[in-house]
Amino acid sequence: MNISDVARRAGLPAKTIRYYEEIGLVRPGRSANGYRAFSETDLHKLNFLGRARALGFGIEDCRKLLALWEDTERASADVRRLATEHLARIDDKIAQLESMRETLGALIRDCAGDARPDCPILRDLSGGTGDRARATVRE
Amino acid sequence: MNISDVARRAGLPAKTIRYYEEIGLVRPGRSANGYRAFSETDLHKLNFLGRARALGFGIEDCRKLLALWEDTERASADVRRLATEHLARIDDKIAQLESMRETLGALIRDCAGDARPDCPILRDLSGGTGDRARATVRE
DNA sequence: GATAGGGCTTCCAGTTACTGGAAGGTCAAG
DNA sequence: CTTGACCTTCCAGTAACTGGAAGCCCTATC
Repeated sequence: MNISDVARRAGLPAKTIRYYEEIGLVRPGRSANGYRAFSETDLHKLNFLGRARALGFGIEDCRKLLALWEDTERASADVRRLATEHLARIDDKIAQLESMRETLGALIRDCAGDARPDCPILRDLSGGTGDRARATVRE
Repeated sequence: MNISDVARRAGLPAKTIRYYEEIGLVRPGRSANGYRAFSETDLHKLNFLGRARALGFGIEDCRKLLALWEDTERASADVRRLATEHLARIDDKIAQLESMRETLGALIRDCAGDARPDCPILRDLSGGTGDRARATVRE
């Protein structure tokens, strides 16, 4: 299979697949003309990567998951731990975003949104009145 | 004020403040010795930026908000629109993360997490059974 | 006056996970 | 033979910093 075939079948851009090769996540063979030659196993790996990435796993997590996936002796506890840690990160992000949403929603509700220059959003951001903003945290 | 003073009072790392100068968000003066000399207005701007960033506004949004903040003639509707768009982005991200959380949570619940090699998480990622993963979207 | 410490400066590189584009080789069809 | 689609590599850019090196400046102490 050439790269555009796997790209279509894995639902990933060709550029991304080349990148995955560059960082060692897949190692397709090469045809005589220099084109990458992908096996069914490569395709399967790319599908795996696509799914894991869609779940928000980072590249290094994907590398570990892929190694676990290829290791038939591994314990499911290893995978579970990776997944659980990742779930905790997701929960953190959700909590942060919800805090942002709450603050920003309150500011928007208080803002007339008309042609007058007085704006509670800017007033709050500039630190004049309350300290609603700043409740949130950086990632 | 030297940079470490504003850094402390604005709650931002000095590195970040230099970066904000580099991209034109603040323009502190310079002392004879070449040190940055920050005014109270600069400090106020940096506080503003810190709050807006904590709400998840991107740098370019911050630039616009800062311009609106300095423009006493602006309409509050302009600010409200920026904030509302940003709120929509936040809602999107939350929805995506919640979808991920749901899928990943279900996978973790099904996984024994013991020493046996059989693992439903990897089975799902490898595309064997259902198509639970892939429901989610990239940012 | 010399020195030590901390603070300040600039510049360069690295982070995440790609994405866009240029320059050029390859292949199948007409 | 030419056209067009496909493939290759390499370089640069994205967001928003962060870390580190090399070197100047200022103050205090001996």
